Amino acid sequence: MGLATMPYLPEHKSETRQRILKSARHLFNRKGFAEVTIDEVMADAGLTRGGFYNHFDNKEQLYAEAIRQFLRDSPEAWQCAYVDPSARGGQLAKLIVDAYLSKEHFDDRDGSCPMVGLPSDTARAGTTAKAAYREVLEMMAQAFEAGLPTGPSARQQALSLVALCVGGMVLSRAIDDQALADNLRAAARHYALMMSGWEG
Amino acid sequence: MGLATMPYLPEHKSETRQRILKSARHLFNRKGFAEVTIDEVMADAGLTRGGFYNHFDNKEQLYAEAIRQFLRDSPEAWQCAYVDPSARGGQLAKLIVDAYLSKEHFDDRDGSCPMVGLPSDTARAGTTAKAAYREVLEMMAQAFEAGLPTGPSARQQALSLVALCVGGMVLSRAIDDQALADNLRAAARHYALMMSGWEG
DNA sequence: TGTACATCAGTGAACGCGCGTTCACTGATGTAC
DNA sequence: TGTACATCAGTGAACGCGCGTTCACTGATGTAC
Repeated sequence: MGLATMPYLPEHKSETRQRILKSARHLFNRKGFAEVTIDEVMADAGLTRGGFYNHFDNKEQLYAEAIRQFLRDSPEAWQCAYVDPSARGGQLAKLIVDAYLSKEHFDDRDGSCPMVGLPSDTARAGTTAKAAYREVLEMMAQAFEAGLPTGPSARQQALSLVALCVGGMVLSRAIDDQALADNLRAAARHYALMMSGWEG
Repeated sequence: MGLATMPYLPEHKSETRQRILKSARHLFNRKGFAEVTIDEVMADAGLTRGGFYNHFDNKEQLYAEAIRQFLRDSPEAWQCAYVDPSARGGQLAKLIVDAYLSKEHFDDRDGSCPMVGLPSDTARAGTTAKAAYREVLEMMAQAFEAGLPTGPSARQQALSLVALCVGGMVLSRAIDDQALADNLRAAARHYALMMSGWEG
């Protein structure tokens, strides 16, 4: 008994798990919690329905972990921000604002930041999902804070910048008017940079 | 034939319809599109399942009309803003910021602004729902714009204020940390007022 | 004023379908010898 | 090196349940006389 035999290498299962999580993150982002089926997630990961419960307890848990996975498996600018926020200071923060409010991010329904794709879903979810959401928020706030002059208001300013960026993108996505959506993002970007003294 | 007999007064049906819409707006706001059942909405309105289709074609249509109903049946500050945005200028706009980011609005899961409760739901919904969402957004933007010094940037500034207010509230709702949620709203409020020159 | 009637808002049982979850099974894989 | 074996990741049929929608029916109501 014990570890007498071990038919699969230890990393095999965890690789499959990551694959499921990536599919889940993309599908949840695009379609929301309720509209995604486990069948769909597993098929997207190249597997079948039944195996899901070898990896996760239930759909709720999958959701929370999918949000958190964004921290590991995110676009490059984010990776940088997370790994070493103080390395490039204000310049990096400006890059994040630009990237966040860009057309590319707007169009990327699958891979976008989960704060944009899942805000109201998460507001109604359990504490695990909300904790994961908070971690993503904290990551972004800390990246901004590192790019601002040190001081008592730096944290507050960073939180406002997050609200402005996320709010601008979320609203852009929820309306049917392309021009207004573009204006919203441009306006949010302009005031975000101005507010931080990074641009006149 | 024709209007030979008319068993119910004309307003009877439309009053029932309004009652259904109010229940729908509250329930969608609290629970999201997919998590609300038609049975639930009808029961909340004091009716039974089957009668729903006397009033609406399907659930999608109910959703869009429920968002739009907010424009008719909204809290007082909003009513004012909509009815006569220029009447009180900057003071009214400041009141809206305060009300929007208040604890009361945060706690009111049923009656809150649909931009807060339904952003990601609407991003995935059809054009009718998105159009309704845009109307609410426009209403708020116009109220802000009327309170700002006239000029080419007034519109842009108003859009940023909407993004900041909605973003701050949406993020507050999606996290599990009460203190951080309060900080987010306070920060958004502070910078919204500052940005507009309404406060140092 | 009172009564028969036509209408249609509202009822509630039923239908179909899809989804989350379970479970007995399969078969690919690393280990022991 | 080769082979039997134990394990467990993955399979896919099945179960239960709930929800959107339909439909034949009911009964409250305003009108005509």
